[in-house]
Amino acid sequence: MKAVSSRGAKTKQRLIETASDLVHMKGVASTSPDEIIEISKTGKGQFYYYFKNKDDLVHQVLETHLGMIESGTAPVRYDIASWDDLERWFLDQVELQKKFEMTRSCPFGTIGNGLTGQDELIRLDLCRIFDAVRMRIAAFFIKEKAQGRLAQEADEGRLADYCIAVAQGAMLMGKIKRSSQAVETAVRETLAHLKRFARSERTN
Amino acid sequence: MKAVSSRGAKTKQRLIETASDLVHMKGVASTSPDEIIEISKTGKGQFYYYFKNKDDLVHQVLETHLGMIESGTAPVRYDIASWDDLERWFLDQVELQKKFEMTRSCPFGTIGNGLTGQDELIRLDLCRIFDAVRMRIAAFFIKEKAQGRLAQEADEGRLADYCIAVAQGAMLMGKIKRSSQAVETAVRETLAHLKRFARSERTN
Amino acid sequence: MKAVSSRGAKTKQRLIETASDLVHMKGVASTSPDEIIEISKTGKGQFYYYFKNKDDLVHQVLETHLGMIESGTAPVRYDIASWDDLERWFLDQVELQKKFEMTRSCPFGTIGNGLTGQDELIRLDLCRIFDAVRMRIAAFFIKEKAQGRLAQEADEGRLADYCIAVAQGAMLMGKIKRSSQAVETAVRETLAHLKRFARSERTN
Amino acid sequence: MKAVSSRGAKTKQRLIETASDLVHMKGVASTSPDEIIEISKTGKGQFYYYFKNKDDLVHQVLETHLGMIESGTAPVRYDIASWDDLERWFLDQVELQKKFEMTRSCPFGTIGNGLTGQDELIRLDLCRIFDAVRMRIAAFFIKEKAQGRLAQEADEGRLADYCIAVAQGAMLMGKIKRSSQAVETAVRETLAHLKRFARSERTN
DNA sequence: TATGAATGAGGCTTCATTCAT
DNA sequence: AATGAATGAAGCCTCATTCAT
Repeated sequence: MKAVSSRGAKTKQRLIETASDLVHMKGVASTSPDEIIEISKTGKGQFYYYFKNKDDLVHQVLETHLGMIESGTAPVRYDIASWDDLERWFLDQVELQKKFEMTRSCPFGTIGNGLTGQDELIRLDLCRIFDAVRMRIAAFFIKEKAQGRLAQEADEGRLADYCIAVAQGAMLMGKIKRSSQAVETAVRETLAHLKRFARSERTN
Repeated sequence: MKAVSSRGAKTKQRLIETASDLVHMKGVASTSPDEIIEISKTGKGQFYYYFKNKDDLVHQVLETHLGMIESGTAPVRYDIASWDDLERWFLDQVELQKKFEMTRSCPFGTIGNGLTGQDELIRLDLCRIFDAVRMRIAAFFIKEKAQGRLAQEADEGRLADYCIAVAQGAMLMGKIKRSSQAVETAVRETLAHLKRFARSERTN
Repeated sequence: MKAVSSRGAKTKQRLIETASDLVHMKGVASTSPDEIIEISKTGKGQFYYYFKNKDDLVHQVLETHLGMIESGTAPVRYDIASWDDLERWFLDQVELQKKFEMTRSCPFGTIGNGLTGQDELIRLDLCRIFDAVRMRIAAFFIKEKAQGRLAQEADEGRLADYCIAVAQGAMLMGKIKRSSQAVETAVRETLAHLKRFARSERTN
Repeated sequence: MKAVSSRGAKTKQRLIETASDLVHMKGVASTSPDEIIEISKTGKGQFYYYFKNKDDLVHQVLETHLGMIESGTAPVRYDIASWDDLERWFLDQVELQKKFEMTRSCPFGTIGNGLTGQDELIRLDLCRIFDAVRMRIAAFFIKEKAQGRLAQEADEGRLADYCIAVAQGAMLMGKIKRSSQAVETAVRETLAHLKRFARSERTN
């Protein structure tokens, strides 16, 4: 029984992984169930056995991503406890992009950009993911401020939003230019800006 | 003579405008020639009379955009001569987004995000557009520095890249969240960062 | 299991048979997938489920023909063991033409004539078919010569080529003239020519 | 006035020549007015100014060919006064094929093979052309017989039909095999057959 | 759970033709 | 005699989904 369900789980996982990759590469609209099925070497019926439809698959892909973010198993490390960690969060994303030779942007940004207004549920999935990320970044700033290492006037939530926006924009530009140069530049400027709020530990 | 060419030009313009709008709304992949044809109330054959194929249409849409940027007739004002103009450049984009009730991102970012690697020409069109924008922003910084109103250590090109990345990322997040809040936040932080490089005019 | 595959096989067979007939009637270029689909009363998607594209269909039609030639189930009998059989081979083709009221030529010649240089694979399929036919005719001459019933100076392969050329040309002219007269004439002349090489059986 | 009409005639001639070439290369069905127009660098309207429709164009192409046959300006020489001329008639056709690297068959056979039953007029044009050829060949045999140089039992018309069929079939096979070998073989056999009817001049 | 056959709408493009100038 | 814009049907193919086993 367990064996049976795990065999099934494997098929489903295979579909999700393949879909995740294709969607990252080409966006939702340009990825067809047929292609996912073919590449993952799955029977056609399996797709609609595990997923209500294409949108449901994307939903589950995003759920999986969210799970990975929360469990710390994502390719980008979202646990930010220091300025170095924050820098690493930026750089992990650039690294990932480089691994794909700058042909892809962020999977979430890519999916988000393809939203057409007919896919409210997907949009909400993305919001949840970006909220999770935002929370992790903001939490770091909150902690820093609590410890007097961040200027009082810094708004932790705003700074987190700012970080995410820069990361998304930088990766998008990286894909368009097929170059990591502007990406790294933007990250550097952003870190410089953020560090202005940093205070050397309690000088009071 | 003029009348003849303007009759045709009108049809072509109608196609380009319709396509531009649909592509901005849904991305290239989700926009079909058939839809463009139907909405623009054009005979089917006209599409392929004016455009070699769908990609060529997108190419011509982008050429049109570039022309508008260069002639100053685009909905976003790209002529930046002051810090206020720079702020206005950011805000024009946010305003445009708001006009579409935060359901769209930047048209160029949207097209760029949908790139699949089979559309190198489109990518290059986008590069040209972003270069044009970058040049206009960088030119402002260069001028400021020349007049001693910008810190010597500021790298004008890098700052321009940074501006563009933030604008793109902010608009993308705006579309995903369907809210202009984080967008405006990111813009504010960015302007704050940039202004740190500003110097009060030399008093000699 | 068998049932499953035979259900699919039936659809595919229906498509191939319909296609084979239409292509024989009008040539490849004038036969559209849509027409094949409609006449065979098949769902649109099935065509491309069974065939990669139109060319692949033609390829499979030809494979089917080759199979029928090799298994002796073709409407023309290709097993030639006597002069009567050779005559019958010619006449079978004329008969087939007459059944279609002289509106069609040979299916292979028809497909061959429509070749445009973009369809090398189809051309090779045709070569294989004509080689198979050639071999069967040549084999007869070889056997005859081995038994001393054919002049030593007769070149069996050349004679086979000559037979095929005449058959093709005769059928083509039959279609153009919509008359079997010239066809039969050409066949008669050809047989007369060939029989000049025949020798009464060795009497030792 | 004369100048005007000859300018027009030039355009029409250009269309006919281009069409003739394309149709020879790819058959009627695969040749579109658009392509003819583009290659001949003619305005679209001109096509339907000079020709009622595509079929009419083909008709006029064939008329032109017939004219050339009758005036002796065709690339194949149809004036046959000797056995050598007859051989040359065969070989001219093979030469023409070779000039196209064995990628084309006879233009008339190609058009004839593409007949679909909706083009009776074209078929009749072809019949007239083949009749003209047949007459020229038959006339030679008649003359030979009249001069006692051809066996009395030879049927001149039948032999002409036989020649045409062989030529057509040989060229078709040449195109399919992309080789002139079988073509030349068939021609040789045919000439050998025909010469059997030849008599050394009046020996009685 | 798994397979692959079936469906029909739609996507991109070319075709043959006509029209306005 | 000439141009090029306009039209709509059709051609080839993919899509997302459902069904039967």
